Amino acid sequence: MTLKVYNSLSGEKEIFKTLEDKKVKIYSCGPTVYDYFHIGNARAFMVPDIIKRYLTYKGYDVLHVMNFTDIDDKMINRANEEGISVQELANRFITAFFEDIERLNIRKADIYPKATEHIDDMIEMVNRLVEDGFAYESNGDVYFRVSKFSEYGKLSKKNLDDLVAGARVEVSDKKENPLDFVLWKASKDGEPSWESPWGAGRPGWHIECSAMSKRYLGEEFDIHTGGVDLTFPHHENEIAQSEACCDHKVVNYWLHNGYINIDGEKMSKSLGNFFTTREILNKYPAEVVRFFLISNHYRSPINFSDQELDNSAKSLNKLENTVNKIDSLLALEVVAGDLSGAELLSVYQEKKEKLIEAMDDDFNTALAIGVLHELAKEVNRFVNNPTFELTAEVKVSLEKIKGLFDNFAKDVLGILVEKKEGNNDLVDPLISLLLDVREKSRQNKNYQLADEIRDRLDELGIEVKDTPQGAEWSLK
RNA sequence: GGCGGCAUAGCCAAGUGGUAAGGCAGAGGACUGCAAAUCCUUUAUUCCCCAGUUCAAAUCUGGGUGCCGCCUCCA
Repeated sequence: MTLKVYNSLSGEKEIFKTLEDKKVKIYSCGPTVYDYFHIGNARAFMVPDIIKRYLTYKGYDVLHVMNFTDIDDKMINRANEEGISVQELANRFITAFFEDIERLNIRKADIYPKATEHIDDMIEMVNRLVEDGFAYESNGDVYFRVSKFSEYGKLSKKNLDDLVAGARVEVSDKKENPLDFVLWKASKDGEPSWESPWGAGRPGWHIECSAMSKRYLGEEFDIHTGGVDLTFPHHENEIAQSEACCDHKVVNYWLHNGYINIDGEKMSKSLGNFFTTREILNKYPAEVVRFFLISNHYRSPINFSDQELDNSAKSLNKLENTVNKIDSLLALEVVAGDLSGAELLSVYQEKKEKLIEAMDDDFNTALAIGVLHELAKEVNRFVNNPTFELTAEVKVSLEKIKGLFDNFAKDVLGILVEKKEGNNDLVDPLISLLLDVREKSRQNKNYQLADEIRDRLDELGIEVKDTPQGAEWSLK
């Protein structure tokens, strides 16, 4: 059982090998904090979350860094529109960011460095590049000299001639070559700026990730994640800067997630056809949104629509029903009998192996969800059989299967959440009392009262199901 | 124009050489006081088209068609 990951750099699935034994260092491109993030961003945040959760399951120690871009043109423009400082703007949307990812059950990164707090690191890096001839100053700007870095284009599989032929690059008198990109830009009046060897200015976009990943993860680390659109130019430039600086490979595995499309078209802020994650979370339960985001392989594009979300809700609900059923059974006393737990035990073994195999194959969450459904189906078939009885042996097997749901549905995929947390010592006995009364009415064929109890509990958000083992209830 | 990716049932979707997972929707049946939940049967002789390699191809090769993305801020 070996983990394989698709590396954008090689274009192939590779066996995953860490630099340090059982330790993984991950850097992810985070948001520019000038607005609420959209559902496409949510996917980009979900990918490292899944990777971290699974690597943790496999026994790795994970160190995860995600940056906040809190200074760039968009930040400055938006702050001016709102009449607040860039920093106030950043603080507002960093707070919102944490609120939204928490609802999505995305676990926090270990470190969230801000660009504005690492200007010195960036200046130092740019300085080094200038000294080594990889960069040049021009009227207060500093540009990266692309022609000097012979491997430029290795990530996005482009060569310099093709790029020039495309030539939608901004032409500037300040640049030696249209493909050169800015590392440091001289500030205009009224813009936030920092002192540097080249005068007052602010960093270019790409340099922050090179500087901050180096600061927190070192000159070499395992995984770098981001959306496919960052492949070029952002990550290509990042490679150029970082590798020119330290003269060796910096990132071992580049992982890129696919887009979220709207009606088959890319969703983006510039096209205007986007939804903020916040809007969507106000319309759908967060676990449904999460389920939707991981119901395809992370590299495939996914199409966003109400129909897809409804589909996800139903698919997830099916798994929840089975887990609730198992919980109800585990709360009961065992009965004497000779029903063997062996069949369930072999189902447990088989599905566990399939789940690991799925996640080992480049984090195939879509396949893993399919396996969870297979598992649910086997359990349902078994416990709904007329000859079913909860023997001690059966209960032990069910506990193991519950553990599998806990490991994969709850911990690794994060799609099942505890819903009964609000209960206290009073609620359970009270509901049991009501259900006992209802059961007596049913035995007396007083179905009107029985149904009224069920309906009124339903209004309170408590769903009641009658089963051969008695009534079961769960919070909706 | 250059580069990259994708094409699997009504819909979503997994599957990279061994005879098509899973979910949703549909049809029929079982269980139930009624519900809910669940189960069973059924829905792709076939994976965009053509040719080739192979005992064997959805999977590999060549050609074609269609769609998408990147080359510009973007997850």
